[in-house]
Amino acid sequence: MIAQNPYELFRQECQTAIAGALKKTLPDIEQPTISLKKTPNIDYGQLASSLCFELAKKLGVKPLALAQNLVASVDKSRFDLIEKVEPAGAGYINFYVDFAKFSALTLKSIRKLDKEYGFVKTEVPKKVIVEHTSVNPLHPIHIGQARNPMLGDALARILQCRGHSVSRHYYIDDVGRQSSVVAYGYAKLGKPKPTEKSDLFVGKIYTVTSCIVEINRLKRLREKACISENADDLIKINKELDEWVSIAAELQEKFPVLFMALTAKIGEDENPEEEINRLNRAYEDGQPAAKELIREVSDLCLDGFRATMKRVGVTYDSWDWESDFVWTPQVNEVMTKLQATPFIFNEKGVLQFDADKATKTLDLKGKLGLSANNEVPPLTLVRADGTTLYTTRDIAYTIWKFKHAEKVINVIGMEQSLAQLQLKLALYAMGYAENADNLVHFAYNLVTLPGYKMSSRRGHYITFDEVLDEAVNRAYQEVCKRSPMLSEEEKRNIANFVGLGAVRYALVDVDSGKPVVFTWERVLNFETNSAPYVQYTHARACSILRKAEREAENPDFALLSERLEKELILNLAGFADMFIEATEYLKPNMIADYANVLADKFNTFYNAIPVLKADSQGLIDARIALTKAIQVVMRNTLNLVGVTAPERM
RNA sequence: GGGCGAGUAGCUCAGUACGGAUAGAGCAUCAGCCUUCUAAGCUGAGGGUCAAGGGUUCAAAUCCCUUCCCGCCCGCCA
Repeated sequence: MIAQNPYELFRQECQTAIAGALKKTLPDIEQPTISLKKTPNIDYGQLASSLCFELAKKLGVKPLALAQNLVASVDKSRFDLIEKVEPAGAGYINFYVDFAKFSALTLKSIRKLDKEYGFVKTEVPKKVIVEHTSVNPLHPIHIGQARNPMLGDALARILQCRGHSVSRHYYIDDVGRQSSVVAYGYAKLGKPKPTEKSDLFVGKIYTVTSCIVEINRLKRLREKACISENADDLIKINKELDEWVSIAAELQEKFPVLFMALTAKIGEDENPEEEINRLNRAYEDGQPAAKELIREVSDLCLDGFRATMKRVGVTYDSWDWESDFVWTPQVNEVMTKLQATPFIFNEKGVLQFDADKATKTLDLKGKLGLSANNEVPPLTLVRADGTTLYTTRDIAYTIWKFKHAEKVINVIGMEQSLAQLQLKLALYAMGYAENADNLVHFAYNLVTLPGYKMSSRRGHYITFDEVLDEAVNRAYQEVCKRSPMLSEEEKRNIANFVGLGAVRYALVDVDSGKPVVFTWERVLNFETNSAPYVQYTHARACSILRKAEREAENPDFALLSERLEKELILNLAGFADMFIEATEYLKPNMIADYANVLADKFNTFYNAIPVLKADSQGLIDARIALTKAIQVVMRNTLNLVGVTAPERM
């Protein structure tokens, strides 16, 4: 017999056993739902029910007495995996698994299913779009943004293993002033060829251009304020100007040549800000010259992103340009449809979506879990000049996504929770209730640096590439220290997957709702509870299997009687439970936790119990089979979060 | 002011959706283990009023209410 989820088989037997016992001893009562939980401790058996506590109260008897009665009427012989059933504590019913059979079932299943073990397929496979990363193509991806692709990619991987058809989408936000700013600077420089990694190159142009233009704008404002003798405005403007001037000084020192060149070129324009606005409008209008220019800069930046993401094993199936939704009638269609609803109002000539009215009219508060006094603020849809806003365009994009998928998961920071809620409400308002139901905002908390405020505008950021480089460097130091005998090539190779793995793991390891404070010590941790720790453990298991020089030919699984061995079997058998839960509740951090626990248990086992020098051939083979199973499951787990499982390190 | 998210050991975090048996790890500190399958490892010690208070329950870190504290959002930005 082979099972994707051995624990589930045992659970079903226990459930049937209790149901039967209830029917026999208490034929008159309605069958309660029987929940079985994993026990806190192997001594309490492997599954336990606390149903006697609830039932005893209704029946007016003692829980323990009830448990004893139920246990007495279980006919064990009808079940395969149940070794014994016992009443325990104040009224628990504890089920003990027959380890000889359960170990055989679990280890044979893992051996047989190998790369597929534990990936229980969903009964309702769907087409799913996971939109993630979607960093604006203005500057390199920085560490504050890098948690997004790590989470998004892990989600895509687990959903795919669950049997969904997953498509990874990158939404390119190329509509908006910022893109015009960088394109303006790029054009002023005469569209130079990048002399370094292209996103880094674009990022410098963006920061410097934006700074020069901003100073120019503020100076004009100041003139106006002087003329109108508005003292309050003047103070404010001067303060802002001071700040930008200090940024300019920094940038001038960091990139003197670029700064000089851009200052000179931009100086030729009477009003750079107006030039940028003109470019922006031209782009939204789809004028060929503007299209060519902005797409060119954006593509340069995206090339850099692709290279960065490839390093960590993240790829995308679709690159969706926001501008495409503006150039085609899609955004206009959204506006037409929304205007036909009773939720649009006009304030000072600007169209707004009354999100709160929509929730009330369509009775959505309960459904969406909004508290009664949660008044959802209105959403402005278009500017006075008729151009659209980000969320309006996002509505069109979302509708498009649902033409290609039944479920859409947006991996977007929690600071955009309100906008994502308004977007969802707009879908309901437009009659796309089913789509709205299947739209998920996967919100995650920010990555921050202690004592360092990252700012794209100031050019203050640590790029993801820098973090990866540093991770690989530190890993290399570590490899040299620990394994000086290896060849240079091997050292480099190991350093690479260790460093990259450490970063990926560190960014998915923490619950997505909690903030991650970025420190090198945290991200480049090579000890317990890190990718390197799990990788090392995997390599250790591989090493045993190599030295064994044989398959587990005649294993006697009944001999796996050590407590640690049983715990390991239980962990392996419960892999599918964990996987299903992580996927259904979108909790990729559970995967990392599981890997760490399994590695922990194996290392304890490794130190305490010999595999190849065990007492009998039957036991040796059983332990080889156990080691093999651990290696397979650990590898499957690491792959779920995109971390390499090495055979040596 | 309103909304959302968080508060668990000195530090970083599991556990909370679905209430169950003595609240778990790692880091740091201290004491040990490499002629034995990879020491990126293992063993042991100390460290907790689960933010505070109240409530529901046979049972609360977990559910409900109140308060405190921190972060984010409430733009004709994205």
